[in-house]
Amino acid sequence: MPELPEVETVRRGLIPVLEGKILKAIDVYRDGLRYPFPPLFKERLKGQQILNLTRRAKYLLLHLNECQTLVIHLGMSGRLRAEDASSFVLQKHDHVVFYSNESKAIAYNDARRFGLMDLVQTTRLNDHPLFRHLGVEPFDDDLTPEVFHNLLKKRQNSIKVALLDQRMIVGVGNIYASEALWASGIHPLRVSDSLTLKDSRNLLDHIRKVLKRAIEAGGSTLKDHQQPDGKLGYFQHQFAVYGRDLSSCPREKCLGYIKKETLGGRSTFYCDKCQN
DNA sequence: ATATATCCCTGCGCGC
DNA sequence: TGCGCGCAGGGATATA
Repeated sequence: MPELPEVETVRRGLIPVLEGKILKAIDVYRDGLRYPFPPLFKERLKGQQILNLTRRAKYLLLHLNECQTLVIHLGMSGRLRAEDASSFVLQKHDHVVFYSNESKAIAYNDARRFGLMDLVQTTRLNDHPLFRHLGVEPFDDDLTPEVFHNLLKKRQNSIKVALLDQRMIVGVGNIYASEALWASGIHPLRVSDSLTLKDSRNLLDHIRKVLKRAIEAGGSTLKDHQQPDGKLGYFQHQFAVYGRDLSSCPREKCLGYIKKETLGGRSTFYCDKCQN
């Protein structure tokens, strides 16, 4: 499910439900997800106040008092669902349920269990093995076209694969990589270090635009993504290329059609007429 | 160090 | 209706 826009949508949906609230109880239904939950997971969470919710890359961060941060990743199929505790019903693949002091139940549901949760010292977050190698946030002001260009100059792989590499720029996943490349008119097989400064500026611009539009649409719901209140995302209706192979290229006056190819093990969609 | 392959897991849609 | 196959918003790990 979740690339940056989906995680951001979930974060925003959870703010009114969780910010400032106390975790009154936590139910845990298995030992872990991708990794085991940390020792004394429930005990350490219980009674903690959630000060605020932030996001880093595709990780959702719940900052608690006592300088602890609950790290949540949704993997491919993770969802967070907020309901009134009084009417809450446990569903298949609900692995963890948080109960707030304002009678809300927030269920973490993840069929494939590629997600993860960890509890770490906030000050040591950047040293965490999962965070240590993360690249720059796409909306970071420090990420200028020049900086982006320099990052790309160091890479000999295809630009599509480079965009998915979270060590360079974070948050872009398989959908938005294809979409941003199409919007930029850049072929996914272009070698990263062949992009000019102008290409880099263009691509960065479109990455930001696509991510913004997707956030505004509540993310993309293919199967799993839902906002915490159960609403679906709608950006999938605005896809130019993702999942649209064999249909005609939506670019004005382009007579090409969308192709699908596997790059770095992931499906990639593009128009070879208008992407060069 | 860097590029590809494999694995984790469940569910769904497709062809037969 | 059922079965097997391939594929799915991610990413760590092993292999060359």
